[in-house]
This record gives sequence, structure tokens and C-alpha cells, in this order.
Amino acid sequence: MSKALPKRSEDYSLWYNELVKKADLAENSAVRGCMVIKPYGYSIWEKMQAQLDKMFKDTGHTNAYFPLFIPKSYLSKEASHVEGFAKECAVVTHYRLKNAEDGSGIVVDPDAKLEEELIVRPTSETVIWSTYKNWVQSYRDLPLLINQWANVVRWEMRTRLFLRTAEFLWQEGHTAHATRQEAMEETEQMLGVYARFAEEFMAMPVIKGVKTANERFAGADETYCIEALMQDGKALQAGTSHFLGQNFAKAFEVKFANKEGKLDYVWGTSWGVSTRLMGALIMAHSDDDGLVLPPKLAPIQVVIVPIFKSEEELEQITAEVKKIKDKLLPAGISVKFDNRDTHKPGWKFAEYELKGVPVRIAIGPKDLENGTVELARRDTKTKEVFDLKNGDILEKISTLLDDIQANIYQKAFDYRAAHITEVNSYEEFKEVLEGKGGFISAHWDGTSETETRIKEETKATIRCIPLDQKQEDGSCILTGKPSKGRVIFAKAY
RNA sequence: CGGGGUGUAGCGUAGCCCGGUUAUCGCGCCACAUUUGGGAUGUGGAGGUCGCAGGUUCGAAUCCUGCCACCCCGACCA
Repeated sequence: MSKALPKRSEDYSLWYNELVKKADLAENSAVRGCMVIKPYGYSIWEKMQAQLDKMFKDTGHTNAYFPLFIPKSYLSKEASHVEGFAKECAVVTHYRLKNAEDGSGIVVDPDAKLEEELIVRPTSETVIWSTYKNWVQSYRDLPLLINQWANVVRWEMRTRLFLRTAEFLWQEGHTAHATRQEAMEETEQMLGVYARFAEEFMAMPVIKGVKTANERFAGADETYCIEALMQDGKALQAGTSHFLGQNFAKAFEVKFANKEGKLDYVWGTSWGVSTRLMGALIMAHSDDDGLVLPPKLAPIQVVIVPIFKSEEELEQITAEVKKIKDKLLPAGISVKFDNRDTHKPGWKFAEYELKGVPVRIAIGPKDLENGTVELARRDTKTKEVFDLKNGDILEKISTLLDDIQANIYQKAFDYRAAHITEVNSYEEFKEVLEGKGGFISAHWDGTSETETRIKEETKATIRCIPLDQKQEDGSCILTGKPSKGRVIFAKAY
């Protein structure tokens, strides 16, 4: 393991790339744009999945699985949907290989051409709605509240580990409802679930908002989102929840008989978060020494490092460690005792800091003598000596984990608060954008043309129209036309 | 997909312009010894299709062509 990480202040994207690799989260694979998620990285994803899955179940959803391949014709049924994804689809055209006649290896058998080409799903609306057609006849069949955990493929030009990969893991919820209002409530409910997950578990504050027409999901009537701010001042869309109206129901003929006996199209939603959340998690909290993980998502919450010279010393320490583990483990705290004699304590300290383990306990001969342990917290890098006789270690650690969770949230919150800037002129807008970055709250005339022009001139996009937007008369920073409230601009990932 | 850059041991690199003994150094790895409260030290050792494929040449890591991958900057996107 080589030592130092690049400094965030010197090269932020290099810092990110190196951190992802050095902390054993992921690495590039032989396939362009695809990544290998390593065990430690996957453990974090599993913690995210477990929590989100629970939240989905708690709100009445069930998991199912739909196929990876989508007949090409399905994709073209919803006009704007195809347009949105056509440029980044992987296509399966053949189903057999054979040995090349000149012995040069294996080639695609031209005789094995598929009748209809298959698209590797970039998202599953089309397969799912074509299935829902068969599942829905009456209002009694509604609502359908289904989620799937899956991989999807979007053939991206430029990729970055976790933030944008050609294949990524996600969850996609797809629901069908009898009324417009119910579908709208579902859309908002799931946005709330995402926001709560981001804030309470990832310790990452987010802005809830609505996308402008330019940024809306292809095929949706309305796209809601949570937007987070990274430490380099760039915004990251962390989750989306779409109100699909009756668009997919109409495209796939999903009709039901309502209570009055009349046929009507069902109302739909879809919502998703992906392994991109891993990127958000990394960039929200980590520092120049490595990852900083929120305790609620850390695969290892507490690491115990023994400091010993002899076998006997290690045995004595191990006995003490067992007592501590017996208290922590039943309380659901994940503890790793790193008793390897192949690495020195200092090496281990650095290693677990790189991996973002929230709390470290060190026990050495001096501690055995004094009945103490040394507690170190990752977020503040502070250490304290804890007297085992004068306090309950479980209570101490629980409090510490809660403190860390709260502290890193607060830190991210303060950073964001300091980086939401209200501006009232285009000059000021460009100045803030080039200087301190972050979210910029400004008036906009509500037109696509203006948004596009601002994007072309500054690379900033409207991240969202905040749900808690204040009614405030103002004039558009670009055109001077009247505006009723501020929207959030930023450069985005 | 356009512009620029990089590819040499597990990782990071020197050598490349100007072709010529056995390809450099550091980290890591293995062995032994001394060490162990913040990434130990010494001694010895192992490890290389110089990204891949062609070409030029008596001779290629080095020159030429093509391809692949990665990084940065653009267009596209969660």
C-alpha cells in the first residue's frame, strides 16, 4: 500500500480516483467504462441497499425482477423516452459464436442473427409497463407497488468510478395507480424516502426539488430530485422520482375499469437511486487522509487495534477485547479486532483511517495496567483515554457513533449553507460560479431557451426548482424578464 | 465521438529526442535479525511478453503504422 493520497485542494478529481482505489472500493475492469466493485466497497453498497430496501418495504412496496433484455420495439413505443435513451443503448444482435474458419479465434456466427434485436436495459419502464398491461384490469388490481434491484447499461462516453459507469447497479421502483393524485403522492413520498435516507444515513444534506423541462426524465411529466453538494462545489443529483402521468400507460395500453365501470389509463411513477450514491458518500465527507464514513453505513463501525510485543501480551489483550466485543456486538455494533502480527499498529491506524472506520480502539500494555483503552474518532482525528472501570464502554461507543453521525452531517450542512449564494445579476452569477462555486440561487424567467443559453455560456445548469421555494418577485438574471421565485443553479457531475 | 496526454515488475517511476552489454530507482512482496503507543531498520532474495499487433533494422522499451486501455479538456448523461 503506497502512502499519501493526493490533496483535495491540489487535484480534486485525482484525489477522488485515488481514494476509490486505495480504500479498496472499486477499480476499473477490462471492459471500458465498467467497474469492479471490491468487497469493501460492496459492503457499503449492501448497507445502503439494506436500509433502502427496508424503507421501500415499510412504504408498502415489494421486490420483483424483470429481464435484462428489452425488445427493440418496446423502447420506441414512448416517443420522448426513446429519444432520451437511444444514443446510449447496448444492442444484442446475435445469439451464437463459432470458430473462425481461418482458425483466428472465435467470431460471431452471421447465421445466428436475432429476428428482433434486444436492447440491454438502460432502465426498465418499457418491459415493466408491457407486463403491467396483463396485470391490470380493474381498479381492484391497483395500486401496483413494485421495486427491482438490478444492473442497467448506458453506453457513456466519459466514465468515472461510481459517478458514471457504463454498467451500474441501482434500484428502480415502478408503480401504477388509479388516480393522478395517488401517483403524485407516491412520487412525492419516494422523494421523501430518498431525502431521509441521504440525510439520516448518508449524513448528506440534500435539496428537494423539481427538474426543469430540460433536465426532466425522458417520458415523465415531472421529475423530482434530491440534489447534494460535493466538497469541490459541484452538485450531484443523488436520486430521482418521476411522475409519469399516463404516458407509459398509453404507450403500452395499460387500462383498467374504474368504479364507474369506465375504462381509464393508469397513472405511473418510477424512482431510482444507483451506485452513484457511493460517489456522493465519498465526496461528501472524506478528507486528505481517506474516507470518512457515516457510522450508519460503515461496514466496520469500530476497529480494535492491539499493541503488543509478545504472544503473552496479545493473549492478555485478546481477553480484554473479548469483554469489549461481548458488550458491543449484541447491541448491533460491528466490531473488527485486527490481531494480525504482520502489520504494526501505526500501519493499521493509517489503514483504517484510509478506509473511514468511524471509531478505533487501541489497547496496549499501558492500558492493561491502567484498565483503560484509547478511543480515536475518524471524523475529528481526536483521541481520548477511556477508563473501563468508570464507565460503560457500550454506552460510550454508542454515543460516540451517534456523535460522529451527527457531526459529519453538521459539517456537510455547514459547508452547503456557506455555499448557497443568492445572486441578482448575471455578472455576479458568473463570478460566484468561477470563484467559490456551489449552489447559486437566482431568478430565472422559466424558459428553456434561457436555461440553455446559461448552460452554453457558463456550463451551469438548473439543478432544481426547490420544493420549499419562496414566492418572491424578481427578474431573470439573463433576460431581466419577471420571475416569481429563485431556482438553484450549479455546475454538476 | 473530437483535441491533448500517458501506458516499462503488484503500485509509482528512470531510460525513449539521439536504437547497441545483464532495463533504473522507490514502495510493496519473500527470508532472517533487531523492532512494535502513528505507515520500523538492516542484510539477503524473488519478481519484466517494456499496453497489444504489425513494420523498419544486423539489432527496437527507444523509430514508423494500426489497435486497446486509462487520465485531462469538450459534446452526452444518473
